[in-house]
Amino acid sequence: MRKDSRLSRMLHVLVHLHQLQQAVTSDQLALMLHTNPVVVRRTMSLLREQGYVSAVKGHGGGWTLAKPLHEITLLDIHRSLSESSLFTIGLTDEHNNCPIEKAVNLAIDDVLQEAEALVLQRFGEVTLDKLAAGYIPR
Amino acid sequence: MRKDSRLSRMLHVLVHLHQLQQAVTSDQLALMLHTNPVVVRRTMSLLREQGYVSAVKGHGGGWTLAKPLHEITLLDIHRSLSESSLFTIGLTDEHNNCPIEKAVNLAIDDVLQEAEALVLQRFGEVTLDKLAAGYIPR
DNA sequence: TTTTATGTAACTTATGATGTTTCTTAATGT
DNA sequence: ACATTAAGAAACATCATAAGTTACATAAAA
Repeated sequence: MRKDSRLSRMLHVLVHLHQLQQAVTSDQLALMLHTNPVVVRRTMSLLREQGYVSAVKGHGGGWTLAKPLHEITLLDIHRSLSESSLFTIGLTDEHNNCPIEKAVNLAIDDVLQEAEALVLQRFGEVTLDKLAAGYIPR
Repeated sequence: MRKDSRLSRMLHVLVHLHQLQQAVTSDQLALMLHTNPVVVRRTMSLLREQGYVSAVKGHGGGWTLAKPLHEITLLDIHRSLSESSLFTIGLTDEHNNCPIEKAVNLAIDDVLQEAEALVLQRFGEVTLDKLAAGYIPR
């Protein structure tokens, strides 16, 4: 399955925006991400809607941070991007009455929910200024 | 992204094979899973290669368990099915020298690896006989 | 008014599980 | 022997979604 690399890309962009301290165009960001400016706008607009970045049109325009990095967590950006599940694993027909199928799905879902809670908690613990300073793994 | 429901489907099948105590054809399993027999063979063959089920051709043939349920864990089946990642989240160009990108990917990967380890550990703790008996969530 | 840059719609591509058709191979029953 | 049953396997279509692309509208500054 194709991976969703938007979180990685957006974090990368946000830290650069902080360091450059000036408006950066979608074309410039696209070069940085090895993609094209429409993909940049499409993804960045989700962060704009949540108030993490601002966009200005016309000469000298582009994207700037709307909040300092220490006020943004990985969880904030993750939530801005995805409504879809974190896992590639899915369950089967939940409208089925087979008790075995229900037990199977319950067991899998139980584990995935615990893992998702862990991911969200860890993402919430990391502010973006920690990435700018050079992230140190646990 | 389309979800991978093979784990859910295969666990369901294995518990039924245990309860039926006789060879079950791919056609019968396909009815049970609301799919078709080719999909069943394709997925079950991965479990056969790992020694969890046996297949017999011809009259009276079909699929049977090759190991008792208490000797099979969710992890065993998960490993038999997937070489691909558990997560829909992916990282960007790892051949890039940008230190910010590296820090971002390290931070995300750190969290995902911890979560994946948790999933694998939990899957390894659950044997399939627990599903047959009616799984009780934590 | 020209240039620059975002905003947006519409369409194509890539990926991998799933679905489907068709044929081959092997084992059993008559 | 021959028909039937069932797995094995190849080839191709479908689906969903991020990503990529093209084209044009809108707004702001030179």
